[in-house]
Amino acid sequence: MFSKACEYGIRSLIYITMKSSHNERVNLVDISAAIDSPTAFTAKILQKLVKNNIVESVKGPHGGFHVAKESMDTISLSDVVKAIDGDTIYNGCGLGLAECNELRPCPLHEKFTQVRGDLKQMLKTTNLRSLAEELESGSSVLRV
Amino acid sequence: MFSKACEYGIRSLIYITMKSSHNERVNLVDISAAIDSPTAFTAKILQKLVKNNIVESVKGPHGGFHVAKESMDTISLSDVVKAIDGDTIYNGCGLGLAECNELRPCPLHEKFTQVRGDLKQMLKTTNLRSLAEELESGSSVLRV
DNA sequence: AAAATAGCGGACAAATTTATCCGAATTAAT
DNA sequence: ATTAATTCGGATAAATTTGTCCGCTATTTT
Repeated sequence: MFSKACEYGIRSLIYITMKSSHNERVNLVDISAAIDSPTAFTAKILQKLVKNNIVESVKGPHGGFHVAKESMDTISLSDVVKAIDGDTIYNGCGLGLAECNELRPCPLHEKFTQVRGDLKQMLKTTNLRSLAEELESGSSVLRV
Repeated sequence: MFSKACEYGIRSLIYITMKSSHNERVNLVDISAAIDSPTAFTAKILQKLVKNNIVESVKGPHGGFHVAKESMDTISLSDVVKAIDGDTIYNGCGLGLAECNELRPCPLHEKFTQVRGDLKQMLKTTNLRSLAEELESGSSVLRV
């Protein structure tokens, strides 16, 4: 469904958000350990999220990443996915046609559009805070 | 969402099914032209579908591919996707965890499971015939 | 000022997916 | 029988995604 990069990105963000809700910054090594991801690759993804103003970074000793308090509510999974995977998941045709719309649809268009609408809706209405709270409460995990 | 291989596979099948409903066999070159896909790559995918008893092939002059009449109703998109992409799309965790279930879920588990359930349901209840009829009637296309 | 700690950015490497090529096997028509 | 048309299967190549390495820059601590 999502790319590896996107999976790592979302998991990183949930972890960072949880820490940020306690006003703690976390560094790259802690993050990749917490979510069990390749460190250097995770760094690349975080850089992208920083550029997209989804997470903030601080260099130097005791530096690291954190999510602004307000961002926890305003940033949705939709924003994160778009920043990392682009919006192919939003606009693309289910059967891979370069152009596919109501006027000239692929045979799956209607059904696919509907299911994807549900996905969009879910991503749009799920914010970082709710995910971080799930994690905080111990009712879910970010690694095995 | 689906791999390229899966997209080509589904498009091929819809085209073959439409032709088969008129008792016509179609060969590889016709198929890849009709759906605008790389010929040799499409051949590989069709071979996989043959091995999975989704489509039948006949060698030699006037050979080609066709779908059995009954298969048009009994074979669903779900079967096709499973044959080509495997069942990662069915069992995998949305955030990429190796294990993710009710007992030990990722923070997105519940919402993701629900959306994917809708996708599964859609794939399972969409058969080849209905897609081929869409195409036949001219209300949809398989290439731009 | 120097040293240590952190993120940044570019080059590179490995793995996977996508795509091509070509000979072999099979079948139908001549 | 020979030839032509077709799928099959293995090897290979190109493209993309995933992942690593290393020096640079910024910042804090000493």
